[in-house]
Amino acid sequence: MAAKTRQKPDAPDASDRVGRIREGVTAAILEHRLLPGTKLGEDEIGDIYGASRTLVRTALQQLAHEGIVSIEKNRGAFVARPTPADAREVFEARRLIEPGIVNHAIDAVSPAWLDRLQHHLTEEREAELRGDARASVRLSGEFHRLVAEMSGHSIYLGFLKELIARSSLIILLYRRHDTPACGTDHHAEIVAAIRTRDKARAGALMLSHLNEIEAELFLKDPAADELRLADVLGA
Amino acid sequence: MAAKTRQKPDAPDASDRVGRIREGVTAAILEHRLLPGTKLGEDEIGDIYGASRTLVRTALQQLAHEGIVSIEKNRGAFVARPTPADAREVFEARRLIEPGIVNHAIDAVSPAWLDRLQHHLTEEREAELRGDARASVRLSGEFHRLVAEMSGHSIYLGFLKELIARSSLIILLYRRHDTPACGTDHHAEIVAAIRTRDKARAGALMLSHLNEIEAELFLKDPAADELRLADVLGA
DNA sequence: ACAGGCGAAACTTTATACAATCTTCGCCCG
DNA sequence: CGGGCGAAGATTGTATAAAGTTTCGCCTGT
Repeated sequence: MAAKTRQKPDAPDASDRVGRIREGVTAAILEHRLLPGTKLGEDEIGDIYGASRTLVRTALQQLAHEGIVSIEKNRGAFVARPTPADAREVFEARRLIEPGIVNHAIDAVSPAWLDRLQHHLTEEREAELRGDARASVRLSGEFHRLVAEMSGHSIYLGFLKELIARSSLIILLYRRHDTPACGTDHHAEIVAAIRTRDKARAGALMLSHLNEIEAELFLKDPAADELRLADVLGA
Repeated sequence: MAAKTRQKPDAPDASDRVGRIREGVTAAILEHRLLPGTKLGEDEIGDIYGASRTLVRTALQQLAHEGIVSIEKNRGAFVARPTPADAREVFEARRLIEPGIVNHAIDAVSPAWLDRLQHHLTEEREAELRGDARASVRLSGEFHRLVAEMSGHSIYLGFLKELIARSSLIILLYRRHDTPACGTDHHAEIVAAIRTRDKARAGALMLSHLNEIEAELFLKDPAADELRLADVLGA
């Protein structure tokens, strides 16, 4: 397969090799293919993408700014390992921001957007039926990103992309059960509220949705982090 | 003069040359010494800070991610020129986030923090009395950052630092009057509400404060941007 | 005189080479 | 046999050089 795309009129990362690396690593992290704490060597990634260390370094720095990669001086880049305190901050921020985003998304509602949302719900449901937990987690995050895109606010979208990416790591580290099956129905309810332009209901549903996700987590104290590390190494 | 040796609350002066460049350029932009649209040549900045282009480029990329510098491919880095649409987004985000931040700051209130706030109000008042508009704008932004620091939420702090920096550019581009004198009293009132731990009042005051700042702006349509460019070139 | 194109200079972008630092593994000593 | 010291290897941080692109001036042709 020819990996290099010569010219793509509608692709934002047409000749942006840094963007391709960033998106690739981000996707790997969001799909839980790269686990927290994993070393991200510059040569290693450079070989994979056929790029020089300069470009890899740029991409890793951007990811560090987004909070999903942590760079330690003279040690290298690693997939971030959010602490329970980080997790609480992330969900608190989401509880504050996302209801507001839904409100503005409702202002921009259109048949085309409702179609996109409905299509997304279908995808989520299919992944759920397949029992594909990896796709399910990814799609669950994409739903929230979709709502943010719908609002048309680039700042909200940027903030939320960062929060979603960190949430993905948090859920991987701290979820109690392996079944994140509760989310789909919530998403459908939120879409229904968006369709009827019921701002109050949509905001309330988003809030309770986030609360339930956080309630599924077990945010132990930071001192017990090694415990989870052993868990990951065993798997 | 000796602006670079000044110690900043969150500035790691431990041989972090990239951070020094970033903080220096950020300060220059926040103090309105660098105007929107100004070209930020890599050699130029590198000479100023005695650093190689590699480090300058890293700093500029971070600033671009924060939204106060825009990088155009094969053209270079420029001080960002927020559009009126950007301005509306920034203030909308601030109206959503900052009342929430104040609430959490009140949870963390302590005599030491109240001292810091009071000291800041004094500084603001002194700058105002001096008629030092440049310091006044800078201190006005720092007040909001101080509240975010007080909340202890690193995510909120990061978001707000970005929003404040962009607000500084927006105010420079779109303010109607040259007298931003209204802000100080609002800040004092907010501090008073924080002192009495009155969350509802503090949040409401913050909201109306932001509304008044935005009301001072004249957000014309993007087509008239050239007008302002001529303005800048004249000055 | 003016429009259009050619060319050089300056800048950004990318790659590579060098220096500094950390990690690791082996060896020696207690 | 265990622990600490030290050198080799590997990896990151930084600088410099090569390559590609844009821009601006200048020149020529009409």
